[in-house]
This record gives sequence, structure tokens and C-alpha cells, in this order.
Amino acid sequence: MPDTPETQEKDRGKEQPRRRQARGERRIAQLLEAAASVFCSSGYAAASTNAIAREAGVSPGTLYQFFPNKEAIAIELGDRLMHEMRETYGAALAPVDPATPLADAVGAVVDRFIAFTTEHPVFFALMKGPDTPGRMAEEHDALHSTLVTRIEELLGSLLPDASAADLTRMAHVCLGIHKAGLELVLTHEGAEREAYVREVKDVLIRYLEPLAGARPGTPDERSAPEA
Amino acid sequence: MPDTPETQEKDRGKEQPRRRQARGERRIAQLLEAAASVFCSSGYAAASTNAIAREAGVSPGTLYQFFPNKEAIAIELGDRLMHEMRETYGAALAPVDPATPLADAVGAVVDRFIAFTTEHPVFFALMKGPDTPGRMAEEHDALHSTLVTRIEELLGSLLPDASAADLTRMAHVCLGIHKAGLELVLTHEGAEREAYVREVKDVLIRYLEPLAGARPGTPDERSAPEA
DNA sequence: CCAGAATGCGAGCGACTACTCGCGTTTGTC
DNA sequence: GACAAACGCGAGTAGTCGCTCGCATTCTGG
Repeated sequence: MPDTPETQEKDRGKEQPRRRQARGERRIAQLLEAAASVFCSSGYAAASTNAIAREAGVSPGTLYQFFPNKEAIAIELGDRLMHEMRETYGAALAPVDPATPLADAVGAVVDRFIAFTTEHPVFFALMKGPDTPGRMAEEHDALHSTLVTRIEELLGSLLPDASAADLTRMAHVCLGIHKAGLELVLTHEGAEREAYVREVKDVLIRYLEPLAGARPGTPDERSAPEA
Repeated sequence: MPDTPETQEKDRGKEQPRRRQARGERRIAQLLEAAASVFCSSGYAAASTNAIAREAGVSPGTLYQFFPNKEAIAIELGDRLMHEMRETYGAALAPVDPATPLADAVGAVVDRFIAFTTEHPVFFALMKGPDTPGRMAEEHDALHSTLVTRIEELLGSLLPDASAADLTRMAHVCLGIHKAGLELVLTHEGAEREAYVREVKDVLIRYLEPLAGARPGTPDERSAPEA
């Protein structure tokens, strides 16, 4: 009889999450926190599961009680980060109000993403490295595509005559600038970090402003260089 | 008697390059080429010495006849790349003629670096990864510092009133933009690649142009967007 | 209170790594 | 042609990695 409840359970839910006690949930959170720390300082590939377990103060066997393999740790971490990002900054991904001045729109988006990344440095660490595993890269690509599409929409409202290829290219350039800026911002602290944030915004605004032409807004309000 | 010629040889020249036959030099070039290919597709850390030897069509033992360890392969590769870059594009690092229009100066430098990187993709691969070994990172930092200094000099001639901190920050931003642009350029081919090159130049020119103020040159000659 | 599940441990397994060693082959030199 | 040095090989070494397994402990539903 192949239809015993056990068999059905194993066949139906591909990876039915076994019943967890409160203790287990705490361990999972603890392990993910440790993994974030280790990933952040070593990158994904160089991070060893034994090191993660040690950082969390548990044995390797305990780690594998809650995660089937190393990749699953990164995936779960990525899922939680994505979820929190969508929950906290979902508005930053929404189509922008065409009445908003360009400088304000760019500034707001950059501020939000920089705030999220400085609070969760592991997010950048996992996205940067070329050593991220299969499903992780997929998630990254998905986020990347989402952002490119949003930027394309914004640019399309500014440049109705531009071709789709041009819009896509410009969107990729904007994302590239933002990513390079993130790296610079994260390597500085305090006032210097603030200065870099302003600089990144200026780069984006000056790149996009000539394209906007005669638009409503206050183009002179952009932050001026100290010189 | 510790002063036998053999002892002196071992003590004096730290790693006296043993006498090579023409065959050996060929093998070294062959191994470096194979290493470049493997580093390029896997990054430094993920590249295995056995894979490099296999790619070169030799045994692991042969590889270690010419290189003391894995790091030495990357270092020798880096040294040869640096040497070739300085030899070929040394002029691009020299102080710019203040009479050159900004757009031309930026365009020339970007063109040269992009040409070098597309011809030697392993250069970018080794510089990008966070997994590069000790001396490799030092070389990268040295090149980075050199470039920052050159850009600071250029910016200083444009903005005599700016503070040193501001100049350094702007130089880092310029380098970051260039690096991000390189990544975009390398992931495209043909006409699309050309379009990205133009875009990167525009980003830099529009970032720097407002700072130059009323300068001689032909500011309207910069490439216009297709829109 | 007690059976069974969830949790926890850490020695250990197989696979992979950078790297070595002993021995045979090729090459330059006198 | 002989001798030494350079070249070439590939099985083998020690170490690390992700991951497993058997067994002890703690929790929880009935």
C-alpha cells in the first residue's frame, strides 16, 4: 500500500517544515545572525559551515538539524532580507509621482537603499561576490530586473521619445552608479559617509538632469559642491 | 664554514631564479595563459592549481617546478599585466595638458583603460574579487592610489579652491564610476558595448563639467543622447 | 508521568585542496 | 658521448571542507 499517510507526507510537501519548538526557532535566528556575520567578513564561498556553527556557539550537527546544506542558509538569509526590504521600503520601488522634482526622487530612493544596506551589510556582501550559489544569484537577478524595470518606467516618463534599448541602457547605468556609490559609502563613516552620499546623488542627478529638459521642479535646489 | 658559495647563494638572493631553458620560459608563458583563463572564469580563490595545470596540459608537479605556490602565479600574472599596462598606456597616467578640453581628456583616458581591460579580461577579474591574496591586494591598492592621485591632480587644476579632502572624494567617485562602467561595458558586445562606453563618458563628463565652470574648450561637443 | 519527537553533540566520512617527492626524460656543455 | 642540470610526471601527503550518524538530552501532547 503506497498510500500510507507517511508516504503521502513525503511525496506531497516537498520539504515539509518539521514541527519546530520555540527553542528551534531561536536557534535558527541565532544561526542566521552568525551566518550574516561570517558571510559579511569572509564572503559566501570562504565562509565555512563549521565557522558559522562556532560563531553561533553550537555544533556542526546542530546547524544541519535546521538547514539541509550551506546554500540553504544563504537562501533563507536572502529571503528574510528581501522580505524585510519589500516590507520596509516597498514604497521606494513604486512608480514615482511625475510631479516630484527629479532631485527629490533620486535623493529619496538613494537614501532609502543606503539606509537599508548600512543596516544590513550582509545584503551587499551576498550580492557583490561572484561566489554566490545558484538560487541566490537568481534572487539577485530578480531584484536587479525589478529595479531596472522601475528605473525604465521613471526614465520613460521623462523621455517619451527614447527607444526601449536606450532606456534599458540608462537604467543599467543608473544602477551601476548606485552600486559603485554604495561601495564607497560603506567604506566611510560619519561626516565623510554623508559627503559620499551627497556625491552619489549628484552624479545621478547630473547624469539624468540634461535628459529631463524643461520640466517642473526646482532644478537649482540640488546640493552644491563645497568648492 | 657557513660561507660556502652554496650557502651564500641561498642566503643572498632570496629567491634566485634558477637557470631556465627556452622550454621552461615557454612553459611559464603557457601556464600563465592557462591561469589567466581559469582565473577569468572562476576567480582566484575558486581556481585550483590542478585545473590550471590541466588547462595548460601539464601535470601538477610541472606547475610547481616554475611557481612556488598558487599566489605566486597570480602575482607574476599581475606583474606582467602591470608592466604591459605601464608600457602601453603610461601616457594615460601622465598629468594632462590643462589646455585639453575636459570631454577629450576624459574620453581618452576611459578609452585607453577600456581597451586594455577588454584585451586582458583577467586584469579586471583579479582586481574585482575580494578573494585576491595578500601581495595581489597590495598591487591593486598601489594602482588605485596612483590613479586617485592622478585624478586629484587633474581636479586640482580645475578647482584650485577645493580642499584636499574634497578632491580625494571626487577622485574616488570618478574611479568608482569608471569601475562600474567597466563592468557594464564588459558584459556587452559590439554596438551595445560602444553605446555603454559613450554612456560612461557622459556620466563622468556631466559629473565633472559643472565643477570646471568657465573653461576653454568645446563643452557642446560632448556626445548627445539619442533621444 | 511517560512515549515520542525535537534538539544537541562531536567524532568521523568522503571529496577536494595546495603542494611534494622520487624517478625517468630531455637538453645544454665540455 | 658523458655528465649535470633542467624538465616532466602523477601518485601521494596533510589539511580543510561540507556534511552525516549514532547517541544523549530536553521538551511536549495525551
